[in-house]
Parts: sequence; C-alpha cells; structure tokens
Amino acid sequence: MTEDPEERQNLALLCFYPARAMEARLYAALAAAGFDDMTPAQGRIAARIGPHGTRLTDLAEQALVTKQTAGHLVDQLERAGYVRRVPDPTDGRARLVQMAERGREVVALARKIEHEVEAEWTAHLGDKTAAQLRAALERLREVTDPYR
Amino acid sequence: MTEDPEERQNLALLCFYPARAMEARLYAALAAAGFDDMTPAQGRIAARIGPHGTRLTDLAEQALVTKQTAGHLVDQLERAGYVRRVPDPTDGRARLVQMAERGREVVALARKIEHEVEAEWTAHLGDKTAAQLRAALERLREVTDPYR
DNA sequence: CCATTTTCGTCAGATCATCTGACCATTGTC
DNA sequence: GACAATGGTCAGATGATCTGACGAAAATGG
Repeated sequence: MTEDPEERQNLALLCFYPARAMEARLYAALAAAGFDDMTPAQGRIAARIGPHGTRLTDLAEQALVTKQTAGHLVDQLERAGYVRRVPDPTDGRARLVQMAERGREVVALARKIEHEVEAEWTAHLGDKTAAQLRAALERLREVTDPYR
Repeated sequence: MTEDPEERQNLALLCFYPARAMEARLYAALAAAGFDDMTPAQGRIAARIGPHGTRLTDLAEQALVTKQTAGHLVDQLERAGYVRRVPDPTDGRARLVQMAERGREVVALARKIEHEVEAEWTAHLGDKTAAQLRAALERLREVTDPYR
C-alpha cells in the first residue's frame, strides 16, 4: 500500500498478527526438527487430543470442521505415526484418537517453542504489560470463545 | 475434553479467539446482507486493496499467498462484481486491482460491523483495559508482523 | 425387550484454495 | 540493443473442506 500511514487498525486484526506469527514459528521449528510432514490443518486437530484420547466427533467440533474432515486429517496423522485409534471401552460405536509416541514428541517440542516465543514477547513488552495483555485477552475470551 | 480446568493457555492462542470471532461475525453479517458469495479467502485478498487500486503481486505478498492464488481469487472477485482490473498507467506489464461499486458496499458494511463488534468488546472490558489491550497489541505487532 | 431415534464414524464425490513449474510480455540496466 | 528482473497468466497437482448417504452401535420409550 502507498497510503494511510496512521490508520487505526481494528482490534481483531491486531490480535491476528501474534497468532499468525506463533503458527509460523511453530511450524518452522517443527520442520527443522524433522517433523516436516505435519500440516497446519493436522496440527489444529492434533492440538485438541486430550491426555486419554478424544473422540473424532469431539475433535471435529472443537476444531470447527466436519467430522469427515477431522477423519481425513486423523487418517493422515495415523499414517504418519503421530496418533493411533483405539476402541472406546465405554461405547462400541466410538473410537478414541490418542497420541502415539511420535505425537508426544511433537507436542513436547511444540510446548517448548511456544514458551520460548512467549518469553521473547514478554521481554519485548515488559513483564507488567505482558501480564496486562494476558489478563485482557482472558477476559475477552469470555465473549469470543464459544467453546470455552 | 474432560480435564485441565485451570490450564494457562499460550498467549498466541488467546489472541486467536478474538480474531476468529471477528471473522465469524463479519462473514455472518455480510452473508445476511446478501453478500453471501464472498469466501474468507477472497475477503483476505479484497481487504488489502488500496484506495487507488493495488497490483496483484502486492496483494499476493501482503496476503502471504502466491501470485497465482491471488490471481485466482481476484478472478472470482471480478466475476462476482466486487473488483475490476485496469491497466496500470505507469507500467505496461502491470494491472491495478480496484474496488468496484459492489466491492465498496461490502467494505463499508464490513467496517461498520468491525466497529460494532469492537464496541461490544470495549464494553465488556471497560475503556481502560481495552485501551491497554490495544496498546500492548500494537507493541507486540512490532515483533510479530513482518509486513508492517 | 423390541422399535425408533440418536449418535459415531465412514464412504463417495465435489469444490475450493493453494502450490510448483513453465511461460510470455514489458521494463529497466549496462 | 542484449539481458536480467518484474508483473502476470496458464497448466496441472495436491490438500482441506464441504454435502449427502450410509452402517453400526447405543439410548430411549413403550
């Protein structure tokens, strides 16, 4: 663009930049560590798998995609060795998607990167401002996250 | 999920909720107003068209997609009457993508919705916290938006 | 307990967004 | 004027996503 030097950006757009930056950092780091076969879409599904496994339908709902899409992505994650499907002992129709060993490695690395990036941001903002930012975002979440 | 009631979420995820919420609100409102043929991908391109028109290559760069993808989306926007392509008077190779009348209508409506949603958020947070949030996000943008 | 309805997941097929690679036309440079 | 750089398109492939239909198991309700 060539104009509007002083435009007041909308709050949602300002929120978008850090989210995008984190995703980019995360995928770059995972790829560098050899996990170069996981796509962002797979990641968004994988990130929602609970400690004891999660049903496909629940993953789909939380990730805001259809269960067909979720199933497709879980197929890929399973083929790549990140997750496995086990029967749900409490429901014969259902299966639980669980993290496999390789999946747990990715999660551990991703958590580490997240903390590093967040530490950079906190260093840039200062502790006080970072804390205020977090508090404000947590309150904003009350009205922006319907799956809270 | 059934566990982790008190998990400390990472800052980027907290940023993601408002961004997603705004996008959802925006597209719902546009669809309700009859602009139901614009997809999010088209919107992300259209949102970057400057007042006097913008080159395809620039749109692609700012939207973080290839120029082929941008061209594809502009084709659709053009077919739907949202934008037009005109020759760039300063460069015979280039063409400027400009908003057409219908595009300007959408932009006006989108701006209105954005302001409404932002006003809701400000009401929820209180003026002071909302101002702190904006200030913190603007500073964070310094290290998270490479296209600033 | 059986019949009906709901829920969980899959199959099939389509569409859309996106990419890589090749290519042409124009521009700018030496 | 030759040649590299830039703006854009064409062609083909892939991946994420959807809608619709379906089978199997579970829950519900006489």
